[in-house]
Amino acid sequence: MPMGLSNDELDRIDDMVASRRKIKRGETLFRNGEKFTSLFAIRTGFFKTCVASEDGRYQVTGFQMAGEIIGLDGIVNDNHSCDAVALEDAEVCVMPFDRIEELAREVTTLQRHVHRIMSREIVREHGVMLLLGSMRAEERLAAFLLNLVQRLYARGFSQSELILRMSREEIGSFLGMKIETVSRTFSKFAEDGIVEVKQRHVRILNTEALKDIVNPPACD
Amino acid sequence: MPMGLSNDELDRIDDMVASRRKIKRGETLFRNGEKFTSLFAIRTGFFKTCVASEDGRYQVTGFQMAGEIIGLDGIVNDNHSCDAVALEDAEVCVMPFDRIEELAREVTTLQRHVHRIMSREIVREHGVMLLLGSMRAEERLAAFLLNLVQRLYARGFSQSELILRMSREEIGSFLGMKIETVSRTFSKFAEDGIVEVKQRHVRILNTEALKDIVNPPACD
DNA sequence: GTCAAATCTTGACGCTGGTCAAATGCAACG
DNA sequence: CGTTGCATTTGACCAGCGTCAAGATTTGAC
Repeated sequence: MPMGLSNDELDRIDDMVASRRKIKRGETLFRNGEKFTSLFAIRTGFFKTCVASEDGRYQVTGFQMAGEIIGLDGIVNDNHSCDAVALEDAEVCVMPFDRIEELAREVTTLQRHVHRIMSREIVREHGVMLLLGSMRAEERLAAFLLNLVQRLYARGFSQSELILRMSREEIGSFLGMKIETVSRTFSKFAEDGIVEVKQRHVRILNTEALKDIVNPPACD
Repeated sequence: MPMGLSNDELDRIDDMVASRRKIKRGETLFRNGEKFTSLFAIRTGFFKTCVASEDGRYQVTGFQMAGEIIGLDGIVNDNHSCDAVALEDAEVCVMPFDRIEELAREVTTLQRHVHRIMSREIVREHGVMLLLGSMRAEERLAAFLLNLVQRLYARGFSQSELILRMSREEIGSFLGMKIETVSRTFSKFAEDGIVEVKQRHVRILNTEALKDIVNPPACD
């Protein structure tokens, strides 16, 4: 949460959080087409968001963890345009968007905060586009692992060990590759001694090697 | 621009547009790393935005035309994280962001408008992720052409004819394919009688066929 | 515990699209 | 009008990854 707020302002932001909501693993927080009313701040748990097209195409657009905000897609048309599914039991703060807007008109730092959050999401998606548009399978998976572990580290978890909350299928969808390729690439990393993989448990043995896969060291 | 404003409000929004700026073809409006101060509303002309990674990877993240807003990427860190390059001589309105925020605190419809614009960009990028993550070359190019022509149509241009303002290289970067594949795919569409292509001049002969390529008709 | 259903891994094979190379077309300029 | 340089097209070849199929492993129900 943003800093530099008076107590009064903090109280009002507390009020904004109308309620909390628990979501069980596998359940959806919101769905494509549903009326948009609120943003959600993840308190605990892990989500995926995904879009689908009429003809059954399907794309995971992101994985979100504690402290991140979901629901921004709904603002433009007052309807959600993607699904948010809990990948483990989760709890979110429900923040009615009209209350946010109301408060943001009075509390400058909140206004600024909302703009930053939306901009951050735009920039994050630029990064995903770079990944999907220009990387090969190994590079994508390496970038994915580094990104996940870095975000977990920022939350106090290990820098080298993580439990994947998503299936190979979901990783594949996010990274634009088939499940078999995901699995093979994990196996290759394991063979090369870069990671240890036991199902959804991953231990990174050589972070530098992963970085070198994403950003091949200059060879000049 | 948003409707439902009083004259007074309209005047103040006019004031917000501090200035105009002309950009010649090939010049950049802003660059990765530059200080962020303003959003830009395109009055005339055509832009691309692109991100790059340290190791020289490069990805066009979008093409923008009259009426669209660019610069949203800069809000989160007060620095732009992508380049915006004019693909033809262009003119933009420079809208200092602190003025926008100031006004948005007083004019609810403007606040709403800003949120919508950012959300729309997020949703657009979801669509690009779907394209990059789940479509094959023909499908990508078909989707790209349909998207372009639809946006041009909304601006009063032809539904079936367009001039590409970007090179094959730039199309390829945006769609995550190599220039040769872009060229070959255009040639294939032409062979199949779906489009006529003469350099950057494209005439769409069979819109339905393009749509069927993107969304294969159900076969049950 | 056993069994069934998912999920994941691994192998064999083929297609899509990338790579390399050459040819063609187009524009700017002397 | 020819030359130079760049963008685009086309062809030949091949690699990366998708597809299909079989097995292995894990999960959940009973």
